[in-house]
This record gives sequence, C-alpha cells and structure tokens, in this order.
Amino acid sequence: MSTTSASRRTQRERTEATTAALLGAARELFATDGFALTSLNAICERAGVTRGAFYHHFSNKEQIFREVYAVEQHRLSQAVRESFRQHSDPWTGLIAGCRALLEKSLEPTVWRLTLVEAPAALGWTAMRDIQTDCKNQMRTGLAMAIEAGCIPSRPLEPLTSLLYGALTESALDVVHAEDTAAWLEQTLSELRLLLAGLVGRIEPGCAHTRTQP
Amino acid sequence: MSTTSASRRTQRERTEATTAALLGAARELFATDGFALTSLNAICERAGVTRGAFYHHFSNKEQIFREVYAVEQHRLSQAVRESFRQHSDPWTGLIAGCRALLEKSLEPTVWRLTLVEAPAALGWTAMRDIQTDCKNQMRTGLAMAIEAGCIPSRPLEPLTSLLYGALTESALDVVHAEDTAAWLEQTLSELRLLLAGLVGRIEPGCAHTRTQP
DNA sequence: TTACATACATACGGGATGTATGTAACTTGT
DNA sequence: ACAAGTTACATACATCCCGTATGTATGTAA
Repeated sequence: MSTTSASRRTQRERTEATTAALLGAARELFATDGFALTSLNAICERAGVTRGAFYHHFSNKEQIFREVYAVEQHRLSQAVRESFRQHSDPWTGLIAGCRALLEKSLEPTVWRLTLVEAPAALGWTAMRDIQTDCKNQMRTGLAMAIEAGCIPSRPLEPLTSLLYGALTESALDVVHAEDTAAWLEQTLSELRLLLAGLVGRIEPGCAHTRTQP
Repeated sequence: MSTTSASRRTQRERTEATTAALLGAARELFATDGFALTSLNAICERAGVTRGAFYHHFSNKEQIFREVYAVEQHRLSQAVRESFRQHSDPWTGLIAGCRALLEKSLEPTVWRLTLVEAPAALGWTAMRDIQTDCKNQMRTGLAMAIEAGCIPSRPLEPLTSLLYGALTESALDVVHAEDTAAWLEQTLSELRLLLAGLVGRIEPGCAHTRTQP
C-alpha cells in the first residue's frame, strides 16, 4: 500500500463513484430547480467534487442532462412495458400502459425532467431520439392491438402522437391536482372513451344550432 | 422647436416605439435561437437600443418572454375562436378549431415559443395562467358541443387536457414532417375518430391472445 | 521503481445578467 | 418661454457562470 490505508481504490471504482454522485446530484437539482437555474457549481458541490472532475467525465451541462433524462425515460418506458405485459389482451394492456405512464409521471423527476425541462434543454430532435424509448412503447402497444384485431387498421404515427400527447398533457394536470388519484381515474375514464372511438364506426355530428361563445 | 427639427416625439410615442422594437426583436430571436441562447445584448442590438432602455421597460428576460408568449397565445386562440364561429354546428366547429390550431402551429413563432420554450422558461403555473387563453377556447368548444347535445355530458377538465395535449404533441410532428399538409390531414382524421368515441357507447376490448412485444 | 495514463483540482478568460449612476429628452406650471 | 421635475435612455460596474488550460495526485503497467 502506498497511500494512507483503506483509501486504495481502482480507477474504475473512482470513476463510477464520482459519475454516480454527479448524476445523482444533477438529477435532484434538475428536478427541483430546473435545467437553467441549476449551476454546475451546485451540482459539483452536492456531489462533493469540483468542476474539474465534472469536465473530466462530461462535456457540458446539456450532456449530463441528456444522460439523466435518458435514465428517467428508460425507467418510464420500462414501467409502461411491464404493465402492458401483465395483460394477455392487447386492448386492456394498452389501457394499463396508459395508467402506468400517468402514475409514473407523478414522480417529480419524471414529469419535471421529461415533460417540462427536456424540450427546451435538448431541442425537439435530440429529445425525440431518446423519447423514442417511451413513445415507441405506446406505438407498439397500438400496433399489437391492431394486429390482434381489437382495432381496425389505422395509420400508427399520428395515432401514437395523439395518444402520447393526450397522456403527457394530462399527466401535468394530474400532478398539480389536489386529489391526484381521483383526477387520474377521471382522466383514464375519458381516455377509454376516446379510444373506444377507434373500434367502431360512428357518424359524428349533430344539427343543433347554438349560441355564439 | 427646441432640438434639431423633426426629432420631436412625445413620450408615449418613444416608449411605444422602443417597446415594440424590443418585443419584435425578442420574438424573432426567441423563435429562432430559443430562450436560453438569446442574450439581452442580442435583443437590444437588433432593436437598436442599449440594455438601459430594456431594463427601463422590462424587469428581466423572463418578463419580456412572458409578454411575447402572451401575444402569440392570444393570436392562436383568436384563430381557433374564429374557425369555431364559422360553423353553426358546435361539432364541426370543434373540428374546425382543432384544424386551426394545427395550422397556426406551423408558424415557428407559435410552436417554438408556446410548445417548446414556454414550459421551461415560465414554469407550469405561470404558463397555465396565460395558456388559459387558448385552452379555454377548446374547453368552451367542448362545453358547447355537450350543451348542444352532440356529446353526452362528460367532465370537461380531463377531456380538455386530453384533447389539447393530443393536438399540441401532434402539432410538433406535423411541423417536422416532410409533407406537412398530408400529415395534418391524417392527424385530423385520426382525431375525428377518437372524438367519435365521445358520442356513442361502445364496449371496447377483445379476447384475442397475442405474442409478447 | 520508473514511466505513463487517468482522475481530479486550481486558475484564468469571456460573456451574460442585473444594478447603480449619469445624461438627454419630454412635460408641466407659471 | 423658462424653470423644475419627470420620464427615457446610456454607460459603468459588480457578480455569476461557463468552459478551457494548466497543474498535481493517484492508479497502472513494464
């Protein structure tokens, strides 16, 4: 032993420890203060290192945010996938996946990072390259429901975006609601109703006149 | 005349000119470079004034962004409202409003500011206080469709968020599509299908088994 | 153990924000 | 029309943060 005593760590252990500390600190600070208001000094101070260590492992603030975001997005898609798999019927699996997405979005690290900060911090294209994780999950869910015959064949891309957007926007409502559980159930009820429109052909429209808004 | 000659302007004219120049410069720069990458120096340089003028009329960068955003949001809601009013049937009016929202979102100043930058720059609550403009428009559209009997009575809030989120997320897809017009029509087709689910009661679900994803 | 690579700390320059202070333009009362 | 006061703007500065460049310690391999 060359140094004091038990401080002998391999290089890999050192990097893993500091990167984990930096990623953890960044995750919490981004979730509470947002991307712009979180300084690298704050991240490093919380992680117990200096900015030298940071710039050795990461290229800049956007890079570490991208990594944090990717992890969060992966956790989210994992939850959706598992909920979907627990049902043999793709239709109920799809609904379960939607519920899982809403429930997971209650965590601040999820909704704040993926729904609020990511679009501006990463830009549309970079965000999509990672978001593909979770949105793909919804797309394959829809595809399997179509393939199984629950839904007549529909173009997947627009449908996926409509569904995903409906869920993410509603998730922010659920998060900020007083009674989140009740709001979540109500949202899922209405969503089921909308999705029901996919299965059958109904001629919409009515001839009533109306007062001006 | 006391000074040179034609340079005599009233105070109100002066403030209107500079604030308009600053708001216009900020609008364009925010739309092209985003909120974070747009410096006050750049805004002032483009407006032809110094930062002293800026801080005389605005408190900070977030404040001027909020004003720019409010104007854009108002333009958007105005377009939706007019499209809605051009139809006597609330149902077709609602569809027309959705189409107007998608079409207006093609302008970079609309989608970049309201859909990408605003959430992070303003935060959820501040954004909602202004966004109320456009989202309320959708809500009243739904409310009138219900009142007219086109749709059975449904809880408005969750439904509004689902519809609004579906539209905004899809708008970003439409913007980045190669053939925006075709994508827009396809999106509206699928949306009509989803909305059709509101009018009738269909029992969804199917008993098919499926392969794991 | 010596030579090298990796992990981290410190120091510095550039740029951006916000404030404080100074100056010019306009307005108002007499 | 002129003085006093208010508004509109410019300049200077203090501070913070990012990113780089350089230095130092620790681990690794011959």
